[in-house]
Amino acid sequence: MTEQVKITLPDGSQRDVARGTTPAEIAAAIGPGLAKAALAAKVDGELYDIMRPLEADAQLALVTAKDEKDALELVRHDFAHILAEAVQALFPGTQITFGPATDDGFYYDVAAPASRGPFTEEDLPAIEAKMREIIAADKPLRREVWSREALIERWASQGESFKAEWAAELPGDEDLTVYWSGNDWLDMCRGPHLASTGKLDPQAFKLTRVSGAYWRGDQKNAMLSRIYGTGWLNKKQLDAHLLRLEEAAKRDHRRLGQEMDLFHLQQEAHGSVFWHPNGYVIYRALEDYMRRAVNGAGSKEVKTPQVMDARQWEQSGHWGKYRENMFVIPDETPNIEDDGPMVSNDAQWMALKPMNCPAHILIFKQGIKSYRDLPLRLVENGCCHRNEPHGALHGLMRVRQFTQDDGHIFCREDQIVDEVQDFCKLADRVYKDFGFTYSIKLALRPEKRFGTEEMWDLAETELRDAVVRAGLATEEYGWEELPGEGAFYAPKLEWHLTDAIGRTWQVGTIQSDRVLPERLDANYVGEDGEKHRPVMLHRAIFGSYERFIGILIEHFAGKLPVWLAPTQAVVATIVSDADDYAKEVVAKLAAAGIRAETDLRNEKINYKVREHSLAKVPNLLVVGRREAEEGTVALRRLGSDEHQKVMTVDGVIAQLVAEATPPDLR
RNA sequence: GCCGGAUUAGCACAGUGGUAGUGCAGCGGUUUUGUAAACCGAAGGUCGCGGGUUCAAAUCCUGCAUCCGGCACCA
Repeated sequence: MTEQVKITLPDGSQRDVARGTTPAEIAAAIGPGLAKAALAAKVDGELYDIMRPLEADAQLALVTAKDEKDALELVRHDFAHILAEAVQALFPGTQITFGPATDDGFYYDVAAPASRGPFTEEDLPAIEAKMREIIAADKPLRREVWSREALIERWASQGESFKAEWAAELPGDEDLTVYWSGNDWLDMCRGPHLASTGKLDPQAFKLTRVSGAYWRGDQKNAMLSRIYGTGWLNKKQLDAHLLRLEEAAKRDHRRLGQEMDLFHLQQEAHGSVFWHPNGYVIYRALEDYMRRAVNGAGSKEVKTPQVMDARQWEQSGHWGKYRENMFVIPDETPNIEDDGPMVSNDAQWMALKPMNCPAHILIFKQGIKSYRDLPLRLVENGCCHRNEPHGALHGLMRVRQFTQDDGHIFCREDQIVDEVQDFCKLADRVYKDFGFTYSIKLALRPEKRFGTEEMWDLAETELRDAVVRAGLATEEYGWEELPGEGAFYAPKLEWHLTDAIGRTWQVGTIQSDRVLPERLDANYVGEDGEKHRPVMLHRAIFGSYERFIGILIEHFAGKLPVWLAPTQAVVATIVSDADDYAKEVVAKLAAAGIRAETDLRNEKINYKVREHSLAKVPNLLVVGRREAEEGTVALRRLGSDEHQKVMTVDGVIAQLVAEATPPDLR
């Protein structure tokens, strides 16, 4: 053990310093500016408190606000601690549990004192004020290492039962780190933290909401109060973030769905969509698009029953595994007139389909299938009903009745990789046609699963190989494997779309399933004349029409590409003298296949422009006396910054027809 | 399903124990208008549903339903 340690800085220079020197001291030695700016250190690539002594030779980099990702993480984590301290200061008896940084801020889960009930948003202003007090006091955060026993004892003596439980159950047998912060407030934490609360900008955070959250994320556990905040390095960043939230709210498909008259939802059919004429145009355009795409890929479209006998669901395993999400109906007329039982004791039950797969196997099983019939690719715009937990319902994104662009490929073992690879190519083309970038993830075997380890090894390898061969297992495609996230019967490849404001949505999937063909006894005759079990690939690209349309609305902020826009052009008159001409233009547009309407109302052109702009009509063709005389239109594109352009009717039609052509037909 | 909040005219919202209001839309009229809201007028409501307290309830209490924000679950 030497008393000197060798510290290597990012520029390659080296310094010999006494063991126990802190990164803060080294920063000070380099210069006062750096000393002030340094928030934390990276020691051999690991984030370190700036006050934590260096005990060995190391690569050292000082983290400043310029290292935004690390700096934000530190700041948010500090805000979380201060939040918890503030809550305990204001509401004695509150227990603390866990409080991490998030993508845009932080939260802390606390258990409110039994005497007062859960926290509400009304409590937030007081908590924020207290947090600012703690920040202003500018007290240092100090790291200490405690023995597990001492820490458990401390938590127990303070009545912190959640912390005590957690300290006892943290894996490993090492000592635990704690931090003192604020007004001698202790939390168990891996760190790192800033040197002092004064490093935080008291105007750079805002508490945003309160909600319930289960202790350790488990429904069986206590419900805690989760207090959310957003936290940044400075007020400018915070304001920019709040503005982004407002912009995101303007894209909300529920709001745009109403403004654009696309669909509605109502109490009497909650979780099921009423598609209005405008919205159903989008829906049908997508159906047509998908039919062309999958037919081109060698699939055959089928349609299967909405309701099947419960015995069928028993055999497929859904009755046992999925019944609580299924709508079950008696196969008799329920007695609703008398007080007696609604259904007879020996009632037969049926259920609305929550998935299409069993029905597709039943089609496969009709007649004898030869190895020559494989791969057999069945697709269906399959309308499914799932009785989702009520708290999960959300606009078009989570509904109880939805239509999947579902499909099942029945194939031999040796065909799997080719089929998956072809599917990757198909999905790639579809997502690019809609302007999405995406990432692909492989969800690996979950804890609870059917089948042998060998089967899972095989299934995971097949899917991985197919993506590698399709050239998509790269960083560009966000390739990632997710341990434990697969379905109980199969690993899943998942396609996650990234939308215009950076959010991700899981839509497409392909899964290789050997369980369901077994349960429903599907087989084909092989070259050897023997019966064999086909593998079943479950696959979808949109996922569901409902959710995909929701994503499209938000991605485009309602300004759908012309080929999807419900109304592609409105011909608006300035004076009633142009009415006949407007009708003529619309007739020509309609004849060319454009969804066009007239607006002959007795309103000023300003009014019409505003109204059709808000309705997100992509093309407004303005006609007055001049245009009627000259046989032209003044084309105004959606978005007021683009100037209008006077064009001939034929010119406009040619342009609109080009834009209204679906991307796969261009 | 769990925690919290909400539900008033087609839409957005005000109204906290004493005669239900505003703006926009819709309807009738005037205006013929050149690129994001012309003017005037008359209408429009079992205040989510049920029960209770009160002389009196949109308002207070209570049960239920739906919605919103999260949690858990998920296409």
